[in-house]
Amino acid sequence: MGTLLEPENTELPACYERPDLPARPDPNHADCRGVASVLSRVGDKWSVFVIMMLSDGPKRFNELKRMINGISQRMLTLTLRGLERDGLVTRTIFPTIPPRVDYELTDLGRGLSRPVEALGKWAKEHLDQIEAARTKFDQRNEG
Amino acid sequence: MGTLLEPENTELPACYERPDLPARPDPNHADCRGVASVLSRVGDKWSVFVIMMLSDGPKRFNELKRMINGISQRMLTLTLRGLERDGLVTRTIFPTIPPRVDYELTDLGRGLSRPVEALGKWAKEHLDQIEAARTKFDQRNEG
DNA sequence: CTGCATCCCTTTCGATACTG
DNA sequence: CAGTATCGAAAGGGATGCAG
Repeated sequence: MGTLLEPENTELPACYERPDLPARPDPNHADCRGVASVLSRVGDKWSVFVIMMLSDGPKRFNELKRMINGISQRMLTLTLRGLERDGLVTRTIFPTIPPRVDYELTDLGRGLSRPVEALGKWAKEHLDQIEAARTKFDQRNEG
Repeated sequence: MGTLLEPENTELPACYERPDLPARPDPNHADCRGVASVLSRVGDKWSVFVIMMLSDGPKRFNELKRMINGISQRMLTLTLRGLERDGLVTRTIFPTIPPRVDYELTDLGRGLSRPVEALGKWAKEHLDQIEAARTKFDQRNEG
């Protein structure tokens, strides 16, 4: 049906899901299978922002669009569908005119928002160091 | 020079970095500038895996490659360069024959690894729920 | 207002072959 | 072993127009 909502490969690179592979005996090898599945969603920038935006309560479609400066309608739709599919967000339609649709984190989504916010916090606190490192690196490798 | 190591746009979508925009007065609006910059790195699956792999000590190039099943040589190189650029990883060359290169987390990188591991932990613990939600969603929307 | 479909350009990434 | 260079396929993502 909708090509928009079914990009054939919402999934991971083939290598990620390999139930045929045994969990690596190497203790240094973090078990990618599974972790990867969730990280691929968190790995999506827009998803992370939406989760952060929703962490303090339900929001409407255009409300989210305005809050996440720069996201296109298309990407917001795709992102929300992905989150809904993963059970992280609920979609509630109010059959009013004009229509109104609220998005809200599920319990699962709220749980995820905690480590995500921790990440965001770390990001804010260390942004300066990272930007300094980038500048330095770029200078040395090109001057 | 190297097209491999300098993909013109390692950066964020234009919308992300807008120092010209004031921090949104809307209290619901998380400050994207800055957070985005780090999340775009964490948002990269491979980066996350490399960080996790390195969290228990230095590793060699091919060692990492084997541990992260499925990553191509090219992507591992790009990922490591990106992490090095951000000051999260150090690269140490041993001028032996054959050559040996060790990658190790910096203090900054080790700091980041904590929230990243928290995310990984959450992922493992809730993978079942997410997969269940996906199955359910797919059934309802196509059955 | 919310959202789907299409066009189309850009970026990403894997495969492959080659070097110090 | 640890890269680098190049190429082609695929995915990402914006703009626009239409619909309930």
